[in-house]
Amino acid sequence: MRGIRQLAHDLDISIGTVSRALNGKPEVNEATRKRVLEAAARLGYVANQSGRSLRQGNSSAVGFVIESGGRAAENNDNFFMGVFDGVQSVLSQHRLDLIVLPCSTNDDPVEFLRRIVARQSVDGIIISETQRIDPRIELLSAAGMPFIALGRSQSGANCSWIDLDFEGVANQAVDRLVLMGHKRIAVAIPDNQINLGYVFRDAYRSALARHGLASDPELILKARLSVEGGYQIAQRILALKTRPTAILLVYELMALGLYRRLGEAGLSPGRDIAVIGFREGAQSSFLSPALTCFRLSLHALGVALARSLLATMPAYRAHFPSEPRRRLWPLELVPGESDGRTR
Amino acid sequence: MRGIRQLAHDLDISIGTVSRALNGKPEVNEATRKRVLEAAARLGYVANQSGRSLRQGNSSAVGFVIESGGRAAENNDNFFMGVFDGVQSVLSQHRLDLIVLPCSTNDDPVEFLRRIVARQSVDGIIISETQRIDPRIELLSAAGMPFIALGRSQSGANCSWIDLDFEGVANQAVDRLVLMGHKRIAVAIPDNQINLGYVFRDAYRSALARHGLASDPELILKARLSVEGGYQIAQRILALKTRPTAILLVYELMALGLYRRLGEAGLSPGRDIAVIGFREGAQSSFLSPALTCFRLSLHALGVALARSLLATMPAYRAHFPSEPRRRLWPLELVPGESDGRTR
DNA sequence: CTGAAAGCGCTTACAG
DNA sequence: CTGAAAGCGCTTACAG
Repeated sequence: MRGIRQLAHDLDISIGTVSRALNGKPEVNEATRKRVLEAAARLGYVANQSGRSLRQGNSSAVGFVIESGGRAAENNDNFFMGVFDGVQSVLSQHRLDLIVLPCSTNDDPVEFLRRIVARQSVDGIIISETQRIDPRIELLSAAGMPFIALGRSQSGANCSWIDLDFEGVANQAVDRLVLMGHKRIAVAIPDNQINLGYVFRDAYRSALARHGLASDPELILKARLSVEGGYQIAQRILALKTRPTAILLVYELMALGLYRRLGEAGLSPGRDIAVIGFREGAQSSFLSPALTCFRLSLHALGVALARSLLATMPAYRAHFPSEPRRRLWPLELVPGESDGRTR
Repeated sequence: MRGIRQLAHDLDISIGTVSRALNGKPEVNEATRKRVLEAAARLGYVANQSGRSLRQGNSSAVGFVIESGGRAAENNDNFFMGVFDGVQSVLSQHRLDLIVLPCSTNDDPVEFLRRIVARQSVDGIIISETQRIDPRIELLSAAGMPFIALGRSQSGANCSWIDLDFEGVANQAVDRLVLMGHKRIAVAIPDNQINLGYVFRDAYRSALARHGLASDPELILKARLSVEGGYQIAQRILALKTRPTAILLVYELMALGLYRRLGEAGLSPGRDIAVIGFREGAQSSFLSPALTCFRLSLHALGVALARSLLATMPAYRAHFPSEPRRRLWPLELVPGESDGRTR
C-alpha cells in the first residue's frame, strides 16, 4: 500500500479525510487536520500529480515554451532566466508550478505545441519569440488553451500579449541622436521573421519621419541577432559610400561584434560612430565605451506575464479583475559612452 | 464523451484496441491500426498524459532542474540552452519529454526537489550547479529517483555525474602561461559553495606545483561569477604590491569587467597582463583582445548527460549498456590574443 | 486480433 | 465532521 491510502491507513482514517485535510478544506476538524499534516510532513507525502490532475481535470502547472539550440543558444543572453523568476513568483502564490518546455530548433514549433496542448499537462501557456504570422496563436485559440504571448503578432486578434515598447525605444534613441546632430542613423534588425524586427523597423522609420529625416534603405541592416551579426553589420557599414554617423541595435550584444570590427578598422565607437544598444545587460556598462541602452526589470516583466495569463484563466480570473490583456513594456534609457556624448 | 472513448466510439471499436493501435502494440491488425492512426491524426487526438502516467506508473518525462533569478540571471550566459537541446535530442528518441524546472533563488532547492520527486511527475532528473556538499544528492538517492548531476560533488559516493574537466583546463592554461615565462599567475574563482570553485582552485594549485611554483594565497581571488566580479578582481589586482602577470578566469565573462577596469587604469590585457578565460562563448573571439579560452560542444554535453541518465533508469538501461556513469568532459584550447602571445 | 473489465491515485459529491 | 464510493483517462492482463 502506498500513497494517500498508506497515509490514511497509518492514521486510521479514510483517504477522503486525508485528502480534505491536505487540501485545506474547511470542513475538517482541526485536530484531525493537524495529525494529517504532521504525518504527511514526517513521511514526506505529497499527492501524486497524475492522480490529482486526472481527477481534477487540471494540471496545476503553466508551461513556458522557449526555443532551445540553434540560434537561441547563440544569443548569449539570459533574458529568460530573469523572466522565469518573475513568472514563478506569481504562480507559486496560486499553487501553480512553472514548467519550461524547450522546443528544439529541429522540431516544428507548431507540432510541439499541439502535443503539449493535447496531452493536457499544463493549464496555461506562455509562448515566446512570436513570429509575424504565428500559427501557434491560432492553434491555442482553437484549442481553448489559455495563453499569453511574449511579443506581439499579426495573428490572433484577441489574444493576450506583452511586448517590449520598441516604439518607445526607437523614439527615445532617435530623438537623442538627432539632438546630437545626427542625420544618418542606421538600424540593425533581425534577418528572420520574428515580429519584433518589423515592429522595430517601423518605429525607427516613424521616428526619423517625425524629425523630417528620410529613411535610407541601405541603413536598414538585417543580420543575425548575435555578436557575429554585429560584426557583419560593421563590415557592411564600412563598405558604404556614405557611412551612417550613428546606429541603433535591436539586440545589444551585437555591440561587441560591432566594436570589434570598428576597432579593426581603426574606428572608435562613440567617437567615430554613435552606438545605441537595446536592452541593458550585465555587460553593458563594462564595455569600452559603455553602451547606451535601455533598462527593464525582467522580474517585473515575468510578474506581468504571469498575472495577465492568470487573468485569462477561468479559475484565476477573479484574482485579476483589471489586469491588462495587452501591454507595451516600457524601457528606460541608461546613458553610456557609446553614443558620442563626448563628441 | 471525450478522449480515447470518443475516438473509439467514432471508429466503433473498443478503447483497448485504440490504445494498442496508438501505442504500436504488435497484436493489432494493420488495417485497424491504420484507421485508428488516421482518425487520431485527423482529430488531433493525443493521449491525456495524466491518464497514461497514472496507469503506467511513469511520466515519460525527465526533469532538468536549474536555478532561476538572482545570480543565475546575472550570469549573462546561455550555457543551458545549448545543453537542453542535446538532452532533448536523446530523450525524443525514447519518447521522453524534457521538462525544465527553474528553482527560484528564493526557494529552498532541497524542498523544491523533494516536491518534484514526491509528485512523481518525472521519471528521472538532471540537477545542476552542484554544491560541494549537496543534500539533493542524498535526497534523490534515498527516494530511488534516477538522476545525474551536472557537476561533481563530495556527496553521493555512487551517483552519476558529468563535469567539465577543470583539471585539464587548469593544466593547459598554466602550462601555456609558464611556457611564456609567467611565474605569478592568479586565478579567479567563485565566492560561493559551488563545487567547481574548489575543484578549479585545487587543479590550479597542482598545476603550479608541477612547475615548481608556489601558490600565493593573495593570487586566489574570489568573486561573483559575473562581469562585475571581473571588474572587482581587476580592482584588487591593481591594489596588490606585486601584481600577477597573468590570470586565469573560471568564468569567461569576468573578462569583460577585467578588461574594463584594466583599461581604466591604462593597462592593456594581453600586453600588461595575460588573461585566459574558461569556456568559449559567442563573444570570446570578438573581444579586444580576443579571449584565449576553451571550447566544448554544449549539444554533445547534453547528449552525454541524457545518455548517462537513461543508463541509470531501469526501463532504458538496456539501450546504454556501456555508458559511463561518470565523466570528465574535455575542453579544447582556443588561442586568442589575451594571453600575451604578442609580448 | 479484439473486447470487457480492472485499476493506477487521487478528489469530491453524497449520505450520515 | 467523516466515510464509502464513484470516476477522471488511460493501459493491460485476461478471456475468447
